Amino acid sequence: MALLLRFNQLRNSIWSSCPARLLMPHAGLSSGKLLDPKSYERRLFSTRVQETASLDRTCISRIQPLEFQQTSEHEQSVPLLIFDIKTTGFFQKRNRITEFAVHDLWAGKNNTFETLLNPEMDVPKYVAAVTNINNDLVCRPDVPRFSDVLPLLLAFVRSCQTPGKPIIWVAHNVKRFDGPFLAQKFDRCSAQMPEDWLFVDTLCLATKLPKLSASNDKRHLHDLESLCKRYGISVEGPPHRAMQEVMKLCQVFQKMSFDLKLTYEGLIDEAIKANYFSKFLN
DNA sequence: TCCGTGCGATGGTGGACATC
DNA sequence: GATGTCCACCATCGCACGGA
Repeated sequence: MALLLRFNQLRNSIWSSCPARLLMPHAGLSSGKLLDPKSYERRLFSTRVQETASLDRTCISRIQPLEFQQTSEHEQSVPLLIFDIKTTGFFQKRNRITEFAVHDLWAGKNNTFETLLNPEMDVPKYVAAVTNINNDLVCRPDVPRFSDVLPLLLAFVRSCQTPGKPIIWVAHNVKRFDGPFLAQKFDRCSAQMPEDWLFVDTLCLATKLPKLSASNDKRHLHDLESLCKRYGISVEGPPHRAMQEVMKLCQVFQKMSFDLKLTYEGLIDEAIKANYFSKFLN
């Protein structure tokens, strides 16, 4: 019996590490190279303000990449897209996305995609109290729906992507919240998430951080606010809005990758493939 | 409000070692 | 060799957490 249990544990261990090995060649990453926080913003981008013809100028993101020149050092790098969504609630099937923000970590401060989204349903008051996104802001005909924005989002991601290399999306609690939500909305638009999209959950990374010796709190505080406190990060702007959370997460992710001595290999090890979220669709 | 996940506490199991 | 004790390891359970 004990032998059987140990076999099961060994098997689970092997399976859990298997995706990493499978993904490494796909990612085209060199193993063992540390993710140096100082190198995140070295890639050179030129950007322009993107005017949207059919969508309201106040809603859709202002900045789209036009063209970029990568330094030779990062010619082989894989884009790291930090993102966050705001929704009308917890339930993927019942609720809708009200705001989407994404920032390319390699690309410096300017390469962002940010938009409010018309959820086509009422925003509950208790959610509006948290997110500061209410019916007046998003339940308007001039605010685009997710299906309207999806082609722009895909174009933005393509512009960040190195041909033949995957995209790594990074978000807090992406495994349980953002990822399944996004998959659900793709499905609703009869679209499929590209298979070369990989997702890294900073909540999972946070659980691997060493505990602070000064902290007497026995609770497992891995929420974004606690991580910001831990690293002394403060970001200006309206609280609990998507882009503000993205900017916080950018800094937290860089600090965490340093603390965890995260390598590309380790990052890919943490990554979830897009088709993982398909189980949430049924 | 949901629900998967991680952690701490607890108890069971088996191996190593000491003693008779 | 038989028995008892200690320790490491593991499974299970319950609770807290995290997202809007």
